Amino acid sequence: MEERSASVTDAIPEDFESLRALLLARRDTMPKRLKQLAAFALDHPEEVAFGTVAGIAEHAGVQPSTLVRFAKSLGYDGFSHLQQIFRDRLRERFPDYRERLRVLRDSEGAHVHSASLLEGFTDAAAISLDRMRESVRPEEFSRAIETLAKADTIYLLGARRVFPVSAYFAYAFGKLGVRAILIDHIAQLGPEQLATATERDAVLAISFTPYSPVTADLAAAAARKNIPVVAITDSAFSPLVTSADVWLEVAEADFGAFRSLSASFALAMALAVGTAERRAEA
Amino acid sequence: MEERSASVTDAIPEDFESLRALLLARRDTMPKRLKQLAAFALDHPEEVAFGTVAGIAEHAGVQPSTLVRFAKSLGYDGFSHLQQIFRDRLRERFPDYRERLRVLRDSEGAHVHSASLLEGFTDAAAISLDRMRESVRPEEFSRAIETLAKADTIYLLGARRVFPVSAYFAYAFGKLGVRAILIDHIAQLGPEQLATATERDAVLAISFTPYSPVTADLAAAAARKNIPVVAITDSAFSPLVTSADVWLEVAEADFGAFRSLSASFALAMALAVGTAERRAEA
DNA sequence: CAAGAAATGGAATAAAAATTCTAAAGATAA
DNA sequence: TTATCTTTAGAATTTTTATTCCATTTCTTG
Repeated sequence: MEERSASVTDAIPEDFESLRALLLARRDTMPKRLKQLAAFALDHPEEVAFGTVAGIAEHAGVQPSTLVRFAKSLGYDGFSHLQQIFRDRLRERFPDYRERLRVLRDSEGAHVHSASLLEGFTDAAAISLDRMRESVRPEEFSRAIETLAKADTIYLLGARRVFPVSAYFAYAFGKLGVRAILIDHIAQLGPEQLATATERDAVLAISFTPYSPVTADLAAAAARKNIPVVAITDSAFSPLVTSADVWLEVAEADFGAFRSLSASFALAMALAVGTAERRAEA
Repeated sequence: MEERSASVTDAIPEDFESLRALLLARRDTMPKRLKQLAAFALDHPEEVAFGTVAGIAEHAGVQPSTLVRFAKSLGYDGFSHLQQIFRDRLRERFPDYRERLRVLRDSEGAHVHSASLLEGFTDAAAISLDRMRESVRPEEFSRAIETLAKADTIYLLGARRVFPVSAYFAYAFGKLGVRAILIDHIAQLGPEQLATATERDAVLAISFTPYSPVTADLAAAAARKNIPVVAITDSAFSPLVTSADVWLEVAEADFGAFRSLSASFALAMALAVGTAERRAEA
């Protein structure tokens, strides 16, 4: 029942690179079938990530049980544990972030230390930024700027959780000399605040799950009046998408019950500056 | 036993992009739970690729059987078949990731500029986060939480550029059941909004260069009335520091004329959650 | 608003997969 | 060579996971 090859002091590799190093180091001391598996695993990491014990065993020319022995000889609980390393590698560009978040979350049962709270939210923000690098296409982004630059006045729509983003747009556009009106729903006057908008203006609507109905409703109303709508939202299934002429996808990462807003703000700044510059050109 | 939604002539999507297109096309005709799953799947493709039926179902907030129905409604044999599409995508995506970035950079004229704008602000945000990891000391952070947790009501002070941050605090504290009042200076009533604060409350003041005088003034007034002040600011020379019982340093990076707010938001979330948890303990 | 159809939740079941166990083969060293 | 220890193959078992089924709820539509 004891693990033979992994001494107690050796840490079990938790990422692909360490695992690779360990396998190479042990190359000469491994028994035949295990060496054969090590070679196969490094040669076909995807297969190990996705395959089943039986399938991999067949391809590698060994018995299924050999995979389990292999994993255990490296210190893992079983094959499934080892497979996790191979999956993490494929999973995301920054697998360690995910892992760190998971660890932080798991410790939640006990009292989360305040430092790890901060760390968690910081990590979530960093992840959001990385994701946005992929999810926002330059063409869409340019079209959004184009639309906003043509507008006479930009109406800013964003309630509840994303209200800070539209409030920031109001600040930034103001500083940049772009006429913008923040729909703040004061005294529930949202619809009236938007009533003066015409086809020559534009609406910049922001909403993430759970979508605040008022934002979706006002955006839809604007669209019916042929006012161009630019949307910032988190999924193609957002109710904003049907109303929008251009929409940008920002999927913020969360930590605990709260979602980051970092990517949204970075996007907001870029949009605001881009719009102002585009206007200056014309 | 017949497949309902997929007509015989429709080919079953065999790659991720076609699947995505199909889901988007069906968006409006899908029943609630299936739509929910479609959104989840496009949002968390890696999770679908690697997860188990039970695990994904839980994360997506549906029953396991719904995943199977979902897959069948698209024409697949079962969930496993659908999952294969998600797995294939990961296999392919991994190698050409660098390539995609390069293409993104080389894309034509106008887009290059706007893309680099976005990149610039994204980078600034990431830098801010990294800096904050070092600049905020866990002890100070804990003291800030301690101070806020003891308060009866938390008064939120932040004008102009950082108003979004205090607005977010108002949202977060509200959701967490912590009594907080947002000083929004409506009709210039800032001083009056703060007038009801007593020693048993606390002020959470936020200000970065160029320091908005009103924030510094109100914070100083609060300090004179012995109201505990927690400050978030960017330097030891900030006028807030003299009024503050605890202060946290956040130096945001800038790009062009605009400064990131990412670190401030991450800090805000951590502070809010930490405060709520600390209260729950007591 | 009532009848029928579609969609859903949840437990029951079937299928697939991982793991364990044991006998046998293969090494190693006296 | 033989005794002993390690490694292996393959079947048996356990565990995990996907799928099916049906009672209940929720939408449609006449």
